[in-house]
Amino acid sequence: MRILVIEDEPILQEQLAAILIKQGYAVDCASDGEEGLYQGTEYPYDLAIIDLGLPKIDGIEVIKRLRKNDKNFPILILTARDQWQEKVIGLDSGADDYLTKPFEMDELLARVKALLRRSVGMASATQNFGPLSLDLNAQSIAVDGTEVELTAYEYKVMEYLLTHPHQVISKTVLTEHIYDQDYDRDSNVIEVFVRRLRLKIDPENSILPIETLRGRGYRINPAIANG
Amino acid sequence: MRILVIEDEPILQEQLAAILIKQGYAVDCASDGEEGLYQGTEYPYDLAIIDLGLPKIDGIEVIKRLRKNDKNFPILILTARDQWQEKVIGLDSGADDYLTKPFEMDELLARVKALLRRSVGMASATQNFGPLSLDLNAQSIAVDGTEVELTAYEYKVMEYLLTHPHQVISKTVLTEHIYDQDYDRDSNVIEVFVRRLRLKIDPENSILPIETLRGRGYRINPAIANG
DNA sequence: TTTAATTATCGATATCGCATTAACATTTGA
DNA sequence: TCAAATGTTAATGCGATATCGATAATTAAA
Repeated sequence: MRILVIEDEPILQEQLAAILIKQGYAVDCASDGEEGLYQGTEYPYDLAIIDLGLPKIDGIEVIKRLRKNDKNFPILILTARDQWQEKVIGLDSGADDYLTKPFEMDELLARVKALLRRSVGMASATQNFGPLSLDLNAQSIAVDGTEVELTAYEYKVMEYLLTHPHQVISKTVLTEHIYDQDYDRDSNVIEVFVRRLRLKIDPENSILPIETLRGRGYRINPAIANG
Repeated sequence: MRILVIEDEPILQEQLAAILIKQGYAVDCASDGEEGLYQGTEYPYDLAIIDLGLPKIDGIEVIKRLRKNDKNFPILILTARDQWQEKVIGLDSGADDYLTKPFEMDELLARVKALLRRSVGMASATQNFGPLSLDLNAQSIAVDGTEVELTAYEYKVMEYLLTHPHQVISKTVLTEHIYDQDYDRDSNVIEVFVRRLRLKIDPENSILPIETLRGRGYRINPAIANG
């Protein structure tokens, strides 16, 4: 984790850097808004700590410009105790949290941890299987980056297969996981869905995403199951 | 967006609820830790405001147990002025921000907005989605720079969809985040709002901002979801 | 090779979910 | 207090799609 500290008071800057490095973070420092903005734009940070009272370019302005440049890492701002409007302006400008000076270093660390934890938790999870990709949030499957339009049940079948690669899934198991209660056996619904999936995902029969293991069930083609 | 307020002082609870509802949030209230923990575990909130001094189960404990149950919504804690250690303990326990009583309601709202904005991964209060733009502060949606006049609930629906792009949102989930707990389900309100949104936002059917995924829910058109 | 079992395929149909509309109820603001 | 705006309910129709039944193709076993 790499953190940018923009703070003009040398002593505080030093303290911040020391305590963050001690915690295991990589830390870069800037002493004015101009320098900070440059570094923040140029390097990939996971978080920035920005004092609002800065020479050359004001902290608020630094935040605005960073956000305008699509820098989306969390920003923690430091403000003087007496001006609480600044905090609100800061938060509205794109900061994520603030601390009022003077503050305890313990508190700073707690805030930093909370912000990092939250930003990590936001990652979108798509898994790749050769030319296929599965996005559990979007509930979508794409082939070579293009989404395939699947119906609800088609998607359910494919999702279950893809989330259990390297496994042979019997039609019974598939049925049990796709329907709520006991569903009429003696039906060929699964075969029908598998067929439609094959047609939609791989009309040219070039990928062969779903293998049939006669008498045992279906499984994702091992050739693509590892990503 | 649905907010849980856990506050034992009736007057303050009332004030909080009133101001939040006026802002357009769906609000549930609890008057002690036990009740709050139950509700927080049972219903899908987007944020919780928790007073640390609570009967039955202490606020800190409520936070810890919510987090242990994988409840990841942001938590704003309220503490008495004199005990600032509590804030640090609270933040370490999984809270995301704090306010010291007494506080300005303006400041509370600013914090709530910032936390919600951050929790949905928005760096600033405004964001573009193709020709659409969402402004969380103004609570407005514009098409090609021109604001669309939406009613409160129409906006709520659209806001929730836009703040969760790349995700399929079922009608159940949508309902749960737009209404508080005493709302009669089993209705077609969502369909009606979606229809009105489509008419207002895209009368020419040229943008198709809201996709229907039959049997699954609605989703922002992936073509505009990335800005 | 023959046979039995399993799966693939395809078309038909019934069902379900959603869109749509308008009427009705409620809230809001003048 | 009334009118207008907004939220909610109910009814209808349509289209997508889940399901079924029948038959063809494939595979494994005898």
